Amino acid sequence: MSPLTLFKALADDTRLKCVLLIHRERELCVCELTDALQLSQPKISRHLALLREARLLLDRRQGQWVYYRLNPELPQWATEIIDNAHCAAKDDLDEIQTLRLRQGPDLVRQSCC
Amino acid sequence: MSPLTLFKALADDTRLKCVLLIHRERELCVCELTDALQLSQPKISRHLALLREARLLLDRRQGQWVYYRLNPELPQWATEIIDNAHCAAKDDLDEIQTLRLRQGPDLVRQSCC
DNA sequence: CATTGACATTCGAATATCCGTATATATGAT
DNA sequence: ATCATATATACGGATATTCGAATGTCAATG
Repeated sequence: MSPLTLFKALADDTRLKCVLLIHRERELCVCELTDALQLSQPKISRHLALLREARLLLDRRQGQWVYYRLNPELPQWATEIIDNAHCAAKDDLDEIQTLRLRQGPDLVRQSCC
Repeated sequence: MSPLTLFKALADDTRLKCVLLIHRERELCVCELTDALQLSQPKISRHLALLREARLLLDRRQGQWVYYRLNPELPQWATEIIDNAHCAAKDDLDEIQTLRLRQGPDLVRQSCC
């Protein structure tokens, strides 16, 4: 994982929002992301596949659902870059969350920004 | 300046190296970058124009040379992202610098990583 | 085992990005 | 003025990225 690889992975609106929402909620399945972002399922799925192949996300199947989470083995500099982006995009994420996810406070959301 | 804008600006090998070298040396002109990276002048110039239009870099003409530096008014999260990338890419940058720039230690290079 | 729902993948088209080449501009020196 | 050097831009072509639509896969249920 090089900085260039990370920046390319995050240089798309859909992928960036997926990563930041997953970071905030710790784990989300594909249908939660399609609901939250109001995008088609194949579009979300394609971008998640790209993030998985870049080793930014890990997936876990549970029944019919596939949950995605940040790869906990990311180098520290990568995690910090995601944290920084998360703080900078806080307002956008709050809005998405208020509209579509409707969940309570979360560890990540509390601890930074 | 949004995270997405920053990530798009840094999602290219040439642009990323330009930004990180400029960050490290505080200021570089176009011909120093073409020498250091061994790339054509129009290629470097085009990418620098893009970074300037994204307000990531500022330029300053001195005689026939145009010097580029990081925009000091970048938000803190953006500066921190660049710092993190700089640390992660330290070895690459050292190699470029040893081969082509041959300058002494610099404040930025000393202070982080 | 047929069906349903969640997710993944494929395909072709549209679009965006990147690059080499050629050319334009600006500065300084003669 | 002319020329040389440094830099910027314009133009086309090549390549990469993104997308919608259609289809395939997998797990649960009846």
